[in-house]
Amino acid sequence: MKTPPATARARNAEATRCAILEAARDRFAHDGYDQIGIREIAALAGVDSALISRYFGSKAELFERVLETSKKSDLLEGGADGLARRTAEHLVDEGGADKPLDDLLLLLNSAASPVAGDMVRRSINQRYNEPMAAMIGGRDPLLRARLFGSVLMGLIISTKIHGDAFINALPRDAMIARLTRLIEEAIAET
Amino acid sequence: MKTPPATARARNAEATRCAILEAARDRFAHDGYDQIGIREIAALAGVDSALISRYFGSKAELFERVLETSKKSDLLEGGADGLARRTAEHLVDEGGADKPLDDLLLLLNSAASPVAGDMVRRSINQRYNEPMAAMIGGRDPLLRARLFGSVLMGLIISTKIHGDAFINALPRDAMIARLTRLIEEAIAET
DNA sequence: CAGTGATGTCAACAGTTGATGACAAACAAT
DNA sequence: ATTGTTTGTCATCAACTGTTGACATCACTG
Repeated sequence: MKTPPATARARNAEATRCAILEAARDRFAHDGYDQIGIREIAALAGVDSALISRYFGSKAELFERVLETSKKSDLLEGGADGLARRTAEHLVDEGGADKPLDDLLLLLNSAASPVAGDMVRRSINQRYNEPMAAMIGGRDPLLRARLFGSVLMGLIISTKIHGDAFINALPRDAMIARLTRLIEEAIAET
Repeated sequence: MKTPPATARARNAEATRCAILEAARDRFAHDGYDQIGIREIAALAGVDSALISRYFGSKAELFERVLETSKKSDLLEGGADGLARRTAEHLVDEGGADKPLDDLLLLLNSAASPVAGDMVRRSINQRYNEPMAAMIGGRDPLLRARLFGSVLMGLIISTKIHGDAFINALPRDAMIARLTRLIEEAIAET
């Protein structure tokens, strides 16, 4: 047999591959595709930068792998019923800190890049809008899913711009109520 | 007298300064601060790239000048009454093309930049949110202005992502009506 | 016309980026 | 132990970035 039962590979290529992938996900999400270099990703992963090209081919392919292996968004779980309220709570609670919805920041921060932009747009459609449309159903589901995404992206950007001054402008409950109404209007069927 | 009445300067420094400024505004707005080089700006302006550093000091200072000299947004004119509808019409009509609200794209496309980001955030507050808050008045005007800005930014990003598939998903009037309601909810006082 | 300052041109700099190939070290198989 | 393959390290490349200084050229003053 080539690999008896479960012996780790030579010097564990799979582990370094994974370390690179995790480091890349973190840096890409926080700083954006163009703003981060493969040397910084390699440093965070504790490996040599040449291994990135070796294991993933190129920086762009690494980014594509990060997109492919990103976990499904929490917002897509739990059905369409409390969606607006759940989203508002998520924004107020996790948005106050500096990591509001990491999986969405990964897309937003790299959307302006000329090389990563197309991948980001495809991912937004395939991994967010289309599943969201299937979840909410009703009339014009794709448009309403995209309106939902629009409002969500706008709110995330605002929390990034204004920080606590935005999310704490009202008491928690009042803020959640307000955002809930806004998001409900985005996905309303009428 | 140094300059008698209206004789053009030697080889017209003011004209080239202006040409650089206009070319920079165009490129920065369409591609973002980090994605464009001073050589491309200079080429579009028809001047040598060294003149940019000479006349504006640095690329960052040039960007700051572009922000300072950008004209006031159309949305800030006309009072708070039809604001939501005017914004919706603007989005549907000018957003279908590939230049949706150039002055806002100038900010959005450079927001992720580590060097231009701070300038962008300051400009968004001083040139959009604060005047908008003064215009709409009522309770929590700054928060409502920021919510308005959030929705607007999100919608602009969506038009950039989905193009006509987004803005033409409904007939013009139905789309305008829908967006109007969404924007009204963002600036609603209740 | 000579001279002086403003204006434009060119080449080069130092730094960074993504990517590559040559080499070294560790493991597996015979 | 000797091969052969995998894994990691290092130096370096070519391209690009923003910036600078030396030089050329023009326009106007005296």
